[in-house]
Amino acid sequence: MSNRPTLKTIAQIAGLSHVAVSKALRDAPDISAATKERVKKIADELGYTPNLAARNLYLQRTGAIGMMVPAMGDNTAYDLIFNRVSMAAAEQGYCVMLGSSHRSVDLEVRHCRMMVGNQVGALIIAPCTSDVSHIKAACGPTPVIFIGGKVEPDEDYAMLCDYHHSGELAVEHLTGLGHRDIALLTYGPENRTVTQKEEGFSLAMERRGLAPRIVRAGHVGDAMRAGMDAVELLLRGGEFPSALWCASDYMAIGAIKALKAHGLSVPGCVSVMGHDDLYADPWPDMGLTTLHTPMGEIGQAAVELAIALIEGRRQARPRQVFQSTLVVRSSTGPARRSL
Amino acid sequence: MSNRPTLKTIAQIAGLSHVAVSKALRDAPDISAATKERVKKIADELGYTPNLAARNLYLQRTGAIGMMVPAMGDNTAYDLIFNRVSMAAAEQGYCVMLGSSHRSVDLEVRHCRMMVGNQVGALIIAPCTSDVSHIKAACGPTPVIFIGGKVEPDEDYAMLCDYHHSGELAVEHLTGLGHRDIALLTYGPENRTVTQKEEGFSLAMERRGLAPRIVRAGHVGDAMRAGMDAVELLLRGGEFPSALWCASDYMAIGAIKALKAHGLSVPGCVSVMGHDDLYADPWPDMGLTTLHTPMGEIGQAAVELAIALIEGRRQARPRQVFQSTLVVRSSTGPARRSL
DNA sequence: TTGAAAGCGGTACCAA
DNA sequence: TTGGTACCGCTTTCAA
Repeated sequence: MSNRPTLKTIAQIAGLSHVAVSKALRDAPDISAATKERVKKIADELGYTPNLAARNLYLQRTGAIGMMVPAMGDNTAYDLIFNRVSMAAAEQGYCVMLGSSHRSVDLEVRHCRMMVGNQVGALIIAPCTSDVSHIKAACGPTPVIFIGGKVEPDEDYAMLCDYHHSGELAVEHLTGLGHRDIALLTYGPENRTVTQKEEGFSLAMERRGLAPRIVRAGHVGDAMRAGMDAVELLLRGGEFPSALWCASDYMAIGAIKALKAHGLSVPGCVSVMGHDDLYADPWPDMGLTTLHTPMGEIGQAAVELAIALIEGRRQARPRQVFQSTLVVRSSTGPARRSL
Repeated sequence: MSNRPTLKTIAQIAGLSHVAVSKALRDAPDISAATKERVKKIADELGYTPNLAARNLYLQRTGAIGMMVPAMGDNTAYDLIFNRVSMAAAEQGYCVMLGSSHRSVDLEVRHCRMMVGNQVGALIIAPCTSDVSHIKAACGPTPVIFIGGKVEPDEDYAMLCDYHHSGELAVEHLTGLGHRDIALLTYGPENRTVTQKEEGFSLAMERRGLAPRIVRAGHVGDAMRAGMDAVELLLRGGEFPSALWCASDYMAIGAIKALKAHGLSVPGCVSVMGHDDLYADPWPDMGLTTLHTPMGEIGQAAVELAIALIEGRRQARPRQVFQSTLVVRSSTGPARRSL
């Protein structure tokens, strides 16, 4: 914040008022071409950049959108969402203030306050808890667009995934391969992503006259171990399903690992599906059949809503639900007649 | 940016001037305790938050640091760096404006301009090219702290890694296991991360009276394929080394994949090391011995320098070099007498 | 103890 | 075609 040139600096050099300079730089119709050129030349030489904070203060506008996530990377998809958010915001001339809450409610509140104080016009938040009252309290009138798996569908503004539909897709794919004994593997704690998957799965199975099996094991914080534990539970419990659908890719990796440790090949003996499609990139050989969640679209839609709210356009859709799509790779295959 | 309460709003309700309210809220010594309490109560009820943009405008300060990366996630470590940047900045009351340049010079410039216009006090940038003149031009007097592998070590402000040292560590570890025929696998394009690794490796080998072998194949953009290609090249070229050090973990994964495809076990037949330590988390089973790069420390140091520059403390270290540390897992083992 | 005035860097409105 | 004045929300200085 050093001695950056301002309108006044230019005005002194040009022998004009700062008002005339402001107009000249913005090509106002009531300034002579000669003056404009002279002013612009001086501005260029000085490397003048307008102070957007001052401009926005007067115009009662903002040039920034806030975003908060529990963490970047770390087996989340927020990095993918952010990339698109940054792109979409930049296209419309908005900066993005990003904060990582480190899964702490306290930090979440502090970041909200800071961003709101710094005049972000809207906040895109993936909360770290289902209870978001502290966020709303901290943000006051600044609109909050919720994203992520912990969000309840009755928020004013939210971009969500339809995990019921995921259940239908998973069952459709696996039964299409001839599987009839299919288990869904999930973990705690209970939240919308888990219960919707369970409900969607159960419904899809029952619609086909099949008995849904659901195994809940472990914790989302160590989804890979949860996958391993779930397989162990199934192995102890009688007949093993011919196909597994796991609540996340990371859990599916754990499940595959446990299966292989027991000499069960994938997909030869057991087919395995995941959810999210986060691991194709870092580990292309995994060949995990999964349900791709459209992270980019979610980010794009969130930004569009944010800017619509900021600029007062009311036709924006305040809530949108996104559906996953099937990505068939090599971890699922035809069901054998018998195991 | 709607009808948020301001000092004036409170002043009207309290029947005071906005100046008195300002003072009361900041616990100025010249306001009576009774008035302070009354004012604070009203502010609380209204959910008043100070407009930091206005405050900073007057105080000629800033509350934001900028950061720009080529992309979040996508096999980079910028997500890890960002998490620490966010934490360290928040601790000191600063927000972080983050932009993803999508590896485009044009977007890089646009983001710089936007952030500078929005009054970030300093920028932490991982540039997408070695030539950073466009960045400096766009940022003007705003200080830029460079991070990442493309940065030349003569920048005013930079947080870098010492890849020479990485070479020494890799050779030390592998020769300690009895390996004498060691190859370094790298890729294009040439930049500091690659050449320093090559130099450090060569020097460390020669110091031990060993002949360094370096294979360059493929491109950093598909490091996994580069690793596979490099192994193929080596297989065609006579005696296979007993150990490989790869320029990145991702390349090491490719190398291991190719080795296994040829029936060469790791570390039984060939030991393999990587660099960066990015994949322990998403894929713990990989068991890759690697060199851990202290991403968190880099982020922390960058923020500390940024804030020191913003607040005018000059004792901050403008350039720091960080060293990787060895992480032994299961992809390296004792050299056999003969292959 | 309180408040009026000035200023941060911009823009809008109106008079010259 | 210009420039003066007022204002955005806040803080500092100084006078009442």
